[in-house]
Amino acid sequence: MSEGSKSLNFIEHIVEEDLSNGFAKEKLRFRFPPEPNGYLHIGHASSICLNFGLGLRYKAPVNLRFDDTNPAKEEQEYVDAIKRDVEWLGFKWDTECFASDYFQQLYDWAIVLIKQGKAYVDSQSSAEIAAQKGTPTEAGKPSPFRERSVEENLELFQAMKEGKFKEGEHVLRAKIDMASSNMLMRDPLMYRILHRPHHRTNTDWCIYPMYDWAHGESDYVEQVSHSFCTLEFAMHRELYDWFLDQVVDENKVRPKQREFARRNFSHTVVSKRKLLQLVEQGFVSGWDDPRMPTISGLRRRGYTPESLINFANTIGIAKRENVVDVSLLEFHVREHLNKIAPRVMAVLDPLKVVLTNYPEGEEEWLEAENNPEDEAAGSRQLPFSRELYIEKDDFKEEANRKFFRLKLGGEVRLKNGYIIKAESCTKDADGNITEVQCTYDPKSKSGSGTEESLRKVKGTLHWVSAPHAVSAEVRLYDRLFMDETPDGHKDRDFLEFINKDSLQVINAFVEPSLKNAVPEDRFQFQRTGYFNVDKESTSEKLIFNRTVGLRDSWAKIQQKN
RNA sequence: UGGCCUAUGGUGUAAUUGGCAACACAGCUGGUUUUGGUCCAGUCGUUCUAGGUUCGAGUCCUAGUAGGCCAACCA
Repeated sequence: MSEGSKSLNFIEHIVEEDLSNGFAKEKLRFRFPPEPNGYLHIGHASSICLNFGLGLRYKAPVNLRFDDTNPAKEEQEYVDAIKRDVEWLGFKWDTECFASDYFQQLYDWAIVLIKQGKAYVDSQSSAEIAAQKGTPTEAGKPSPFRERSVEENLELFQAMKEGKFKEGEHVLRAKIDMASSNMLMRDPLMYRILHRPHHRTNTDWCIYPMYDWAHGESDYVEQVSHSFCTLEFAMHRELYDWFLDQVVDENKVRPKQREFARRNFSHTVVSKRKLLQLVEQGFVSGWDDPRMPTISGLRRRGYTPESLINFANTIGIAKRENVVDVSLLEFHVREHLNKIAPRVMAVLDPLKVVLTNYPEGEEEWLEAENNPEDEAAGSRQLPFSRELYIEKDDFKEEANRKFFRLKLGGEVRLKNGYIIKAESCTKDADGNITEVQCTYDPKSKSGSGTEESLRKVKGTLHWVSAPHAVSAEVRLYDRLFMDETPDGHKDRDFLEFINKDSLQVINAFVEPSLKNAVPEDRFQFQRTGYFNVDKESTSEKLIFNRTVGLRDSWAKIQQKN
């Protein structure tokens, strides 16, 4: 999170303006207000970085507030997952809050509104209320219960709270303006009856406040100075302010709501409803499936908190429609992983190589640098022997000059090892190459300093010594959706665009140093990509997830032909 | 057909608030390299349109156009 000379986004401009208009810096307070009805996704990461970033920038507290006013959808599991994700990103909240902490305060204020004639109990069905709401171009009609006496309202509301009615029998409504051009101001609901246990208040309440009534007042109770939410709440601002007007004390901070555009990402969906659908219908293994755009999915995939934060800061925040290209996210993981991931060798699609002039039964240990980008990472020993594995793609019987890899009669360098020359190959009955016979140049050992070792050979291949190789499961992921905007088609369901081949499980050979890798360890498999150890991995059965491939200019060259 | 919001390269954001349109990604071209990775250099724009104000407009004004949002006892 850099401060200072960096240009400001429009949200920061708003805060700066308030400050220069005399708002006390010490009174700045922000909040991140998730509803615990699902897991946090990459879009939330943006909002988290915005709010907590503001906290860091101005050294102001940031609350983590759970907007838990709907017991029908919310669960403790989600509260725990959200906390874990925010912590993993590295942010520290000032206070853990729950809208449900304010149920009593909200109830007391509702009584005040009733007494002032600004709220009333409506005893119609939701369908009747909806019918009276009017349309954007015509005014609504007042409810027949709109003019109930204060006494009757008080009595009914009390009875609602005491559980004397069934769900849907009555609601509490604010009395505002049935003719407002803003539909939300046409006597919005403040409370509904819900006979459901709440994850925190259990059965203490059977009436629950609606979002609009709870949110602004919660901000006010917590003395949040700036309440940032997404654009679809822009119309709610008038109501947010109206509710605040009813309770605000001039000596206290009056929260200010402002809206920004939510981030959309190419080739995925970020709607909790749709993500839940992917989980429930089994398109993925769970909320933390590495293909999910959830924070927990990205974590399991091998993304780092730093890369997510850098990504969020790079895409910034604004008010216009947007679709952020996933390649930008991939750039940021690569950028970070390039610095921190130890390089190792793993062969994903093995082809056997026999060094015919290397003594049978002999082995030697070669020194290998752990990370050319980080000297402090040190080096390790790698076993070398007569039989090796290389990638199938790295050998061709014949190829043109652009192919820098191994071909019959051609030479390549084995990374950290020797220069070898392909002499012949054997094939099975179907013509598939099953083995390549090579000779090696014993004087060409990497790092030996000999004239032969200094020879320039165009290609360098990664490899694994066959007798020392450790087998491992490798999970290769591709985008979950084939379409750039799967939920951007009015007449087609986003599930139609699911990529059936988004997960490919293969068996690979990895170098023996990987035997001790534990879940969440990250590596660069040289020349192939970044991988991390899956949570299901054990010492008996290693499992790696591909976080992201390396940039592959060879693939581009091939595509052109 | 009412109200609110938005419009800057292929993508996402900037522009000292009226003063040479910038940064990153992606793409393309080269160079370096014991990872076809990294790194380095170069390249890619009529600021939605039309008028207006001004010495000067991405920024201000007017009119249009396009897109998004708003009528859940969801948040």
